[in-house]
Amino acid sequence: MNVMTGRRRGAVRSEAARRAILSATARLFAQAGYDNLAMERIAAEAGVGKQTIYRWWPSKGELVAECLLEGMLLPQRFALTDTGDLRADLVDWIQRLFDILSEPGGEGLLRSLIAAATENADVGRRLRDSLGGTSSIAVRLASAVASSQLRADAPLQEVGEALIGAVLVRALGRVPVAEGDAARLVDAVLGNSLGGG
Amino acid sequence: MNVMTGRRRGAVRSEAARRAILSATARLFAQAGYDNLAMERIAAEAGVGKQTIYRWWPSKGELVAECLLEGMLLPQRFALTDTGDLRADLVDWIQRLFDILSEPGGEGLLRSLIAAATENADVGRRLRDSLGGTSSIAVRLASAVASSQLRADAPLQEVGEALIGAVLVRALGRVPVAEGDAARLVDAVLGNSLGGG
Amino acid sequence: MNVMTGRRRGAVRSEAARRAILSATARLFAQAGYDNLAMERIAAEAGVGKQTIYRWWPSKGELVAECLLEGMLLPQRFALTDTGDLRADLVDWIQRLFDILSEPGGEGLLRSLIAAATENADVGRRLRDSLGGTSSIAVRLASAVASSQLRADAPLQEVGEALIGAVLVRALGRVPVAEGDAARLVDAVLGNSLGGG
Amino acid sequence: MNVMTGRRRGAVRSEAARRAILSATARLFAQAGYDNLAMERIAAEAGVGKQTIYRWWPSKGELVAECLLEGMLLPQRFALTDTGDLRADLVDWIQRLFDILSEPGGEGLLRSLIAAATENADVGRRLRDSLGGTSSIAVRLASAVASSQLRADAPLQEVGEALIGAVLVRALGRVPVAEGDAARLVDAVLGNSLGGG
DNA sequence: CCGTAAGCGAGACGGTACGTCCGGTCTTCTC
DNA sequence: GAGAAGACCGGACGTACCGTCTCGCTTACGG
Repeated sequence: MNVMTGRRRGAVRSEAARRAILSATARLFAQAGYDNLAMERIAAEAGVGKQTIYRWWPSKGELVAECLLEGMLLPQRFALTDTGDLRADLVDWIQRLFDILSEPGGEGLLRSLIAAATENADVGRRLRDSLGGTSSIAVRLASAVASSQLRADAPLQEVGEALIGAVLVRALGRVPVAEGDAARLVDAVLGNSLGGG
Repeated sequence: MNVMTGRRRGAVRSEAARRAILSATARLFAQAGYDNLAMERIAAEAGVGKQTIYRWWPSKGELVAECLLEGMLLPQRFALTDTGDLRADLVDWIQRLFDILSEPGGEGLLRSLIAAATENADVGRRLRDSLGGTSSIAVRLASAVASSQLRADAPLQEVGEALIGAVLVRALGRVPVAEGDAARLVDAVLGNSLGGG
Repeated sequence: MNVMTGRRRGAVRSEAARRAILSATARLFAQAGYDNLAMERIAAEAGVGKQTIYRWWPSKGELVAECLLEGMLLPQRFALTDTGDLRADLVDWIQRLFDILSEPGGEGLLRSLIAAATENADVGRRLRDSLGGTSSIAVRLASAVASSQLRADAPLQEVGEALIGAVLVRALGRVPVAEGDAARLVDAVLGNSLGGG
Repeated sequence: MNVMTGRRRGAVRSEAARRAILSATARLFAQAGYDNLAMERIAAEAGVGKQTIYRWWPSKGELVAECLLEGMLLPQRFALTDTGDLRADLVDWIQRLFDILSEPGGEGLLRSLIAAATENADVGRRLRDSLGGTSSIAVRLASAVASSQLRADAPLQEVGEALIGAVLVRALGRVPVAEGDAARLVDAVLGNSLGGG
């Protein structure tokens, strides 16, 4: 019956161009970082007219955001596992983030993402979600509540933000990561820090 | 006898120019943000030759770092007080940071500082120190340890990083701040989150 | 029986589209001049796909040439009359050309036509013919020969070219037209300039 | 005493850059013609930043005008000689112009100059003056008046414009030049065309 | 108190990238 | 198969800044 067709005319968006642009963006982002990423170079690298980029993405930020969403900028190893032991799972996850900081170029990668996030709200949100899998961390903490490893009224969102935030602060402050830092951070936040008083 | 003088010759650095440059930088930073801050505009605004800037600061980052250090970019209200009640002091401090996010333009200000930090290590370190009063937080936590509000082996650095980091994550993710968030965050990090088991 | 039909198949060329394109071209030409005339704008203004233009005209020049031929660019008042008095007829004709130069926008119009002529041979030829009514001037001069106002061996073509050329030079040189210039030009070319010796 | 110094500050204009730009312009103009002359290519060819061009010339037209003035676009062989025989001198001069039309690429050269003239008033005036040496033709005609080869009240300006104009019309109309055309044109304009009537 | 070495304002310079406009071609769908 | 729509690659536009380099001062030692 084709009700509500909304009929469009003219050629349809080229998927080939879209993929070429995104992968050129990812490639150049990894090489040069967000601030040195030039639209002109992306277009050249992708074999595409600049207009084809501007037609679909309003800014560099949006372009990077989409790359991030497609998992082209970060290794896909940040999912939180659920072994039943909350502390171990969190330490493992934070450790993987710290590992990136220690890799050559990894610190720059993370800082570049932060730079992108300052310009683009989507990247900002996605940085929060994508590193922790948004869901991923929320789900894991909820599961911990269920198994009463966490109190029912524990501020799940704040715990997640504090953990990720600590990683960002490390990246921005160029603080080298030492053995055991991940564990110390998780302990700090999960909080057996209070004394007996 | 002035041995070892090695005296320079020629005119001495102009303090007037230095102050004009820094205040032009601060003014334009507040107006336009870090990314839209142009050396050329700073020079024009300050009534100064570009060379005079480059003679004393190697880059935009250093210039902003010095502004930050001189307290020209952020309101100077981040010192941690010590009322004897650690939790109250921390909540008060975090609340003041959150207040900035809520002010009009305040979120942009903080994001601009983060952007500067991604480019310049000094800004990165100073952001960490300046928000937390550098030592300020470490001193306060140490005092808490002394009064045994905190365990002796509490990971002081990690607690500080987590708190500041959470604020940054909020700024990047454009998360609006709600009543009670500061308290929830502090509780999360000070960590009475663990359940009874 | 329609022998020799050779009938094409499919839709026939749309006369509506053709007219819309030509009149959009004429309208935009008058507004913006030849150099600022954009195929894309013509198509939009005419409510026509770009391909429809390119299917029938190989270039902007041809398009303008056809407009010129259809009399859509210039007022149709350049025919040479034949009152029996050659000098009077020529002065009248040149005066009408000079009048265009004096009208607001008229100088730009003529210069735009010249610009088109530099790019497109058809326009060049047509400009020569259209201003001089092609044949119009040749016919008039021939008539003058017949009535022995002109010698039999007078170089008719050269006289025509010199008259039209003088108008073009005026347009290109932005020389304001003064009272009596038309007469002086005709006299110069018809040539009672030689002295007594 | 140095009255009226008018003190300028900052580095002085680079003569090297100026010459590089002009000669690149002339080179590319000859190769590609006015319409295909790209500021970007001029800058590249001259080894100069685009801004350095735009700083001193507001448009392509002005740039070409200055080249023309410096004699970099046209062979410098258009001066009118004065052998005492006006007709012979004019025929010789027109013939040299026609020769350009006959050379390979010469027609394009002249048409390119006309195209430049439609965009830029200076070029227009200079085309009128430079081909005839403005002065050059006026001087020659005045000299003819003195030797009473021309009447005292002969319309000198109109004669000059008609001659040059005829050349332009030939260029625009792509009319091939034939033997004897120059003489015929000069005769037409000097005008022993009037019959006995 | 003169010479020389800086500092300073101004601003020209070679470059890179920006975001826009348009050229001419190709693709999709409708009439 | 013509036509409206519009995406595509590419090239040029004119502008904004970058960081470096003269200029013609002015300032402040040091011989």
